[in-house]
Amino acid sequence: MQLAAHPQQPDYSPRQNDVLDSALRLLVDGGEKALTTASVARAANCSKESLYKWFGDRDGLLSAMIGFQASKVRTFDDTAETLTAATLQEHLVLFARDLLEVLAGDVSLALNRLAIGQASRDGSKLGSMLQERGRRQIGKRAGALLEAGRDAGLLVFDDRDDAYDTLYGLIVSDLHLRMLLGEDSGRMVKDFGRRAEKAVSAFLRLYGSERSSAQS
Amino acid sequence: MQLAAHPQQPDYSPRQNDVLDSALRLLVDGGEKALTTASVARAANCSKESLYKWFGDRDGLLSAMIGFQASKVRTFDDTAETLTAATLQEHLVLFARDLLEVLAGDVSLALNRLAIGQASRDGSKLGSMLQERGRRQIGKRAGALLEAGRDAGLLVFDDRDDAYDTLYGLIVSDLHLRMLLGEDSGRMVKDFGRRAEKAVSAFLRLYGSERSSAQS
DNA sequence: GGCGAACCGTACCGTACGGTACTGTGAATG
DNA sequence: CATTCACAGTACCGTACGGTACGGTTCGCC
Repeated sequence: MQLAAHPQQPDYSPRQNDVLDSALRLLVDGGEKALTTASVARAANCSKESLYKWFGDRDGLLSAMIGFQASKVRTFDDTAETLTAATLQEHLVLFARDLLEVLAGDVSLALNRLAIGQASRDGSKLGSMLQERGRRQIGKRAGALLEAGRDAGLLVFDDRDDAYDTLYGLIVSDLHLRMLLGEDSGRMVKDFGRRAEKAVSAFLRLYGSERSSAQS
Repeated sequence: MQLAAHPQQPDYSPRQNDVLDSALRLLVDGGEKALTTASVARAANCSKESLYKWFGDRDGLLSAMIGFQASKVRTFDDTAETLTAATLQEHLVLFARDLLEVLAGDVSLALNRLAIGQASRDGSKLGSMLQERGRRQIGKRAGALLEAGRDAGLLVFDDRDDAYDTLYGLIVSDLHLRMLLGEDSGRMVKDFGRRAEKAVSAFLRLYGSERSSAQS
């Protein structure tokens, strides 16, 4: 809550960023239980006292980790050219694959597990942070793409959020949850390409105009 | 894994079921942190020694809680009558609403949070249990419904699991994850009806035969 | 009545963690 | 050289938890 007023990341020093990196690593391959203040201090070669001076307390460290990671994931915008049916589909498939790969990432999974684990006790502060900086950010890219498609007469929808919700569901389904529950994600990564194509194909059948659905 | 050979729940005594009930309650409104052996013993009016005698250790208690809860959710089969386009849609919408309400349930959310929190350390034993007894069980109902729809010439699909995956994604999208992250679920429960109808409508547009899509 | 099994309540133990305080050290500043 | 600052390293404290041991009570059974 002490960082709520900050619109963007609180801009930690390079040293502190190193510490957050170590902490994320620790979290990724040890789970939350392994993320003790002592182990973070040891892994980052800093003192516990410094941790508390920089981040306040353990929860502050967790918040900082989420903010730090979110600041590293840049949502690049790629809607430059004018869209045709083919390029729209191409961009959608690209988006779908990117989305799946982000969700399947080690750090993303670990942070989502962390936030979900804390959701019952801290009033979902971490959860809303993750939601705000994670999905909503990547959703902007999809939203822009969808609206560009509509402006080009290739997509038909009233509510952009509804359309995005459908697209998201078609792409991800319960895959994210299954990975969060521990199902081996390595095995399914190779199918992301096919999965993305099928999802986009279904999405276009639902929201594509007649003009864009002129394919098998 | 020691329960993998057991087709159904290990059949605890009534007393032990009461204890598991208390433990679930405790977990629901306190999160995992509140689920200490001492607090379970206090809430259930039993001794810690009995807990350890009955369930082995804390992890055994957690496994027992999942198995117990799964044994209470009965997946009733409702494919009696012969399907028409209208009744198929009706059954699908019913399934969708049931699914959403199960996922939004207090106990379901708490157990999913618990299993996700443990996924990093215990080799996802709880996660696979939840997956096996939860989604796969409810998936049987949907699978039967889908195949009945195909047999009646109302649905067209090659792979049943693919079709179910699509249906699931259309219904749930990322709603489940958002609820797990702490987003207030009470606010969105009232929209389950509309959400179910829209998802089924989209699903029928994707997988329905010409005969079944003769509606606005 | 005597006996044993099951069990509650509680005290207890070892350990591990969050958080604090203290000492030492190296670098910058004057 | 003296002072100050930032920090590492470590020792320390209080607490809380998982797991165990034990005395006391109830209940069924011979």
